[in-house]
Amino acid sequence: MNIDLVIHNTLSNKKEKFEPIEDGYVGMYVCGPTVYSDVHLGNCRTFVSFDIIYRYLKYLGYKVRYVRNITDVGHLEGDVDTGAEDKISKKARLEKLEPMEVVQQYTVGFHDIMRILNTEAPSIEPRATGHIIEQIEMVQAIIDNGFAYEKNGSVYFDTIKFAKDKDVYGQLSGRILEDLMVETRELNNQSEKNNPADFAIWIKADESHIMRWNSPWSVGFPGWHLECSAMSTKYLGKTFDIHGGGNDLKFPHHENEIAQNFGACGCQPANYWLHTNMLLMNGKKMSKSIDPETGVSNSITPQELFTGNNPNISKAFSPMVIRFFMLQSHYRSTLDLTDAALVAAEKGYRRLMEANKVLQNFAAIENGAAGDLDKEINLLIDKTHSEMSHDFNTPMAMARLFELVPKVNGLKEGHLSFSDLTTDTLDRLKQVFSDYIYTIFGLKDELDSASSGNSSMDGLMQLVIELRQGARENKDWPTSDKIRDTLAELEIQLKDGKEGTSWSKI
RNA sequence: GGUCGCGUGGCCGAGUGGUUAGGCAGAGCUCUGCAAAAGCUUGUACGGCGGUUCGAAUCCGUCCGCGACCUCCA
Repeated sequence: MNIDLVIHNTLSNKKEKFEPIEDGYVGMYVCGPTVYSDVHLGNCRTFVSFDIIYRYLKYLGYKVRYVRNITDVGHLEGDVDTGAEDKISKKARLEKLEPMEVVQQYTVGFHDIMRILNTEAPSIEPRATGHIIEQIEMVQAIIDNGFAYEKNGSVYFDTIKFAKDKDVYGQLSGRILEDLMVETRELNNQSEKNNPADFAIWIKADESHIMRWNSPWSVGFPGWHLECSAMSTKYLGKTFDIHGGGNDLKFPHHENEIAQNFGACGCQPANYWLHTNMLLMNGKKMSKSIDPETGVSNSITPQELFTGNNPNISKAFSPMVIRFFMLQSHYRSTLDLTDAALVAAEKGYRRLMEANKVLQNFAAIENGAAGDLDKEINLLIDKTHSEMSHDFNTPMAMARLFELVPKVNGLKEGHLSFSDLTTDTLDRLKQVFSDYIYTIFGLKDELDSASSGNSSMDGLMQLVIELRQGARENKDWPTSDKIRDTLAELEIQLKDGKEGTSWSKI
């Protein structure tokens, strides 16, 4: 495709033309979840956003190696200096499980949700515990290069020396080292770090710590930031194209990751850094604490969303409606999840999918004249592509599809004429809908109203519809309306159209 | 307190200084036995105050309000 892809790079805070290191190939690393509890809906937004990016890069013809890790060790709760505990270990201790049982349970749960949301699996999904050797080697390399020091079996990254040597620390997050030193000085003065801005890359394990490995420095475990540096380097090389993650990982996680890569390899790990914004709920960051006024917590899990079992929503919403909802905002903007917004998304989703069905069922046409309608449709299609290529602007691309919907319906209803279209344009229109809806946006036809997928149910409904039709032909309105109203109580809606009656579950 | 970002019509949400974002809701119409569903058409906007410009939702200043990060977080 002859379109320049423009990407907003957090590193420069500018939109830049995307140019891969190797023509035709893209290496992309995205920070995955820490599997110590059920996946949070906010995580889902990030992974759906990168799924769209992955899909679009492939659509543009790139061969993409997409690496997304699973963090199963090293992610601490609290501060290292004041007795922090590994999140996985803590969960294992509380539930009397092996740490790897915790990891397995939540990894499976995570994959289930990702599959339900129709995200494609990454090319490689490496785990931190599977790359302890690589992480130890990286620690050693950083020590050898003089950017880390050992204290009592733990190894710390020497942030001050690094900042003096290479002028990159703070570039990504916009942080100034002097400020960081001042801010954190009071918090931990009994630390064994040389400087409060230093961070642990290898941590000596105390007796209570169950996840531990041998290393040249101590029996211990790697620091959280290290796994991404080690695994991205292993699978994508010292410098690769795209590194992504949630906004809240910018600092300290990504900043420290860059420092580690420089420390070990002497170079910037990724040319383009992409950060997704937060998902809010009712205007606020999701939180599990209970609001004293309403008695309701401002949070929701994917499962609750799919079942409607949460006080913040009025009904269940299907996975594709959630995906559609996410597509309607840009990945770098916050997105506010409200019941009304989801209801709106559901209707919009249905309208788009219905129009697509109508479009794909159009029969082949005689080649018509390339008039105004033809031009208008081609212009909208061109815009769809160019806007999507402008920093993956899904809401704009989506808006163009919605502008094409009345054209499709107009052709179907007959007030627009196929004779104003060339066969090429109709084919192109079919192609762009199918490409965007299925291939790029990753939506599925889950609300297909014509059928329940259950043959006895379908047969039964066919019978009921025929009986009602008979009553209607006899102008027996009480019988006809009784059938309609009773079905409505059973949450089945009848839709009387020109070509007969169809039904769907409400 | 420090750093960064945001304030767009009833709601959600795009916007790359200059011609309609889009979705939902509302209104009108078509279809219908009546409805529903579906389709078509359509009104309402850029937090306040200054400034730059021929022209500002978009750039600058300022004030007000909100949020994120700085501690685990996607």
